[in-house]
Formats: sequence, C-alpha cells, structure tokens
Amino acid sequence: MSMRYSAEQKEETRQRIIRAAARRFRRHGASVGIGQLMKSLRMTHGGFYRHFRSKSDLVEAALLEGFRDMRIQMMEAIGNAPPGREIDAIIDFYLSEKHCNDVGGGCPIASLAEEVAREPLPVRQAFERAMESASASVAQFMNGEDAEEKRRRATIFMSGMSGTLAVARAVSDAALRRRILETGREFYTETFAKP
Amino acid sequence: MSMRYSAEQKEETRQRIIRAAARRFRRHGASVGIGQLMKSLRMTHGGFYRHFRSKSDLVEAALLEGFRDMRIQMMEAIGNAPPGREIDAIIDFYLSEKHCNDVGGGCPIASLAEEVAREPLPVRQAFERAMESASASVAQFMNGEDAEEKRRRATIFMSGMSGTLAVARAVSDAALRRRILETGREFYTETFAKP
DNA sequence: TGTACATCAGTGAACGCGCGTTCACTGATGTAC
DNA sequence: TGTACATCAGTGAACGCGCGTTCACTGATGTAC
Repeated sequence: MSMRYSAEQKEETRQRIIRAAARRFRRHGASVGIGQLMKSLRMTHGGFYRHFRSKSDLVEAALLEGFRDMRIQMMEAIGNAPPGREIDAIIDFYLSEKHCNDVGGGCPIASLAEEVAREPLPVRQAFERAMESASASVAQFMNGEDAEEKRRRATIFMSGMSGTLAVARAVSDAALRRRILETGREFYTETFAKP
Repeated sequence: MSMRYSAEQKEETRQRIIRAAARRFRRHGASVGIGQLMKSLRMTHGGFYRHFRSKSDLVEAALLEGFRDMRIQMMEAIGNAPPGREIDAIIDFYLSEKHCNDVGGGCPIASLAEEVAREPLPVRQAFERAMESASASVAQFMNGEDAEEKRRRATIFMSGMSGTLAVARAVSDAALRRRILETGREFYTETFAKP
C-alpha cells in the first residue's frame, strides 16, 4: 500500500473535480464537457480518467455532491429558525430570489431532475437514494398523522417546490419570476407550515 | 407569388418536423440532433434549413407544439369530467402512470423546463407565453377569491405538479414512482379540487 | 395543347468544432538499501 | 544520509464520432408563351 502521492492529495483532486462538476452540471446541464470542466480547474482532460471510470460516474458523484450542498444550506436555514418554524424557513430559503439566481449552487432536483430521468440506471438510483434521504430529513419537521404520512408529504412538498423553482427560472420576465416565487412562498407556507 | 410546390405541401413538411421534434425533445432533451431528427422522417439533414433558420428556431416551435399537444389532452380530460370536477380530472390525468410513462407525448414543463432555463431569450419568451396561456386556461376551473388569485393558484398548481411528475420519472424504483404519483394525486386533489 | 424555362424542396458532401475515451510520455515524489 | 529505482498523477496528441450549418446539385413541378 505504498504510494508516491499521498492518498489525501489524490482524493483532494477528485473532490475538486466533483465540486466543480456539481456546480457546472447544475448551471449548464450534464452535457458540460470533461474538457471544459478540467480546463476550469487548470488541468487537462487526460487526467480525468485517473479519478473516474467514465463521465457517467462523475455525473453520479456530482449529483450526490449537489444534494450534500443543498442539505448544508437547508440545515443553515433551519438553524436560524425558531423551533416549530423550520418549514417556514425552508420555504423562504428554497423559493427565495437568491436561490432562484444561484442555479449552480442550488437544488439539484430543480436543475437536474428532468435530465436524470434520461440518465442510465446507476445515476437514477443515486438520485433516488439522495431524494429519499432529503425527504427523511424534511419529514421530521412536517406535520402529518404518522411518520409515513410526514414522509410522503415531504416528498410532495419538495418535488412541488422544485417544479415551481424550475418554472420561475424558465420564464423570461423578471417581474413574473418574482411573482411566481412570492405566490409559491405564500402557498407552501399556507399549506405546509401551518401547525 | 407563384410556386412549384404548393404552400400547403411545404407547410405540411414543416409541421411534420415540428411534431417529430416536439416528441423527441420531450423524450430525449433538446440536445437531439437535427441529423437523427430528419432521418426519423426519412429525410436528410440538409433540407432542414429550407424550413428553419436555426436549430434554436425549431426548439422554440417544438416547445409551443408540446404545449398545444398538452392542451388537447387536458381539454379531453376535462371534457370527460362532470361539471365542477374539472380540476380532479386534470390531476388524475396529469399524475397518472400513463402520462408519467408518456414522456414524449406529455407535458413539456415536466420534461423541458429545466433545459428551457438554459436556452436563449426567444425560447424562454415562448415558454413564458405558453405557460401563461396554460395558466389562464386552468385558472377558470380553479377556486379562489378573484380572477387574479385563481390565475396565481393555477401557476403554482401546474408548476408543482410538473415537479412531482419530473421527480417520479427520475427515480429508479417503479413502486416508489407509483407511490409518488398516488400521493401527489391525493395531495393536489385535497388542496386544489375541494369546492 | 406542347414546349421552354424558372423555381426551389430536398440531397448529400463538406466545413470546423467539441465530445468521451485511450495511451505513450514525463517528472515529481515515495520507498529500499 | 545519499543514491537508485518504482510508482503513478497529470500531460497532450490522437481516435472515431456526431454536432450545426453551408452549399452546389438535382429533378419534379409550376408558369409563360
């Protein structure tokens, strides 16, 4: 198990690639090329295959990284909220203009779900696991009769908000975009954040 | 204004291209090539530019065709519903397993919104106009205090369902997919279809 | 009506380009002695 | 400690391929006379 470069050094590069990919795929779609991606890290495309067996492997890893990134931001939003107001905080963050503008650093469901549906099985499986885990996290703050209902409501809540965010991003008029986000915040708060 | 081929004949070919593109873009994304597309119509790629100035023009036209297609299916679903039950019918159709499986013939919001957000302005403007028009159609069956509230609720309703459908399509497990659709139908019916 | 000509939808070769992937290489660093 | 050798992360040329777009062409059909 000897090696010239420390394992940490190699892992560090791998993580840099994944983090860059997580941003660029969310921003421009998973069709972003490996060439451009490596170039943005001041490396050449050839080195990529020392870290990943194929581009599809990177898509999978970057997708999971996007979910991890989102989880951190969600936790932060929740952390600043008074107890019992966690769902309000999630909504205000998720449907904020800031999140809407930050496609590359935002929710991977809202930027990549439609593309994931066209990806091979391993990517869809990774998406599913991440989605289920995110649902479980949100479910604990959800109202509902039992754990199972909370969980199901959490899935509808998140997938619904992701659709509203995706549509807000797709329209061309900034005023309409703001109106969609605002109406969305009102609706989801009314429907999911009432005690 | 004389011409060798009748204007109808040319327009007919143009429509065939648009219809094929509307299906293929929804199914496989707007990155589907002009070569494959024309080949599927037993034509060669060169002829494409007798009908469109650029691929982007076709993306725009195909997107509008997708909305038109969806509108027809929505009207059909509504037509079969008893008066006052139109929203129930829309939900049962939109979140059906049939619609979920029929990506190519289904709602362009659920299959293309995330990609549209990355397209140039003309495409986003076309999306916006189509979305507004669809909202207006659904709004007349929506409950709400005034026309403006109905309209806004219709936008949230549609964008939310599109997100739920996109997520259902992205997950890998068929049982989970069915559960998401079913929970979605229950939730949207409870929330939007109550008198 | 019959013939000459004009039009242009559709063909297919060609363009420059970027894609994912492979591979012989280089050179910095780790290990062995 | 100093030197010889092994490892392998990263380089950059090359591969076959498909992309969007252009363009000289063909040949069926419409119009003019």
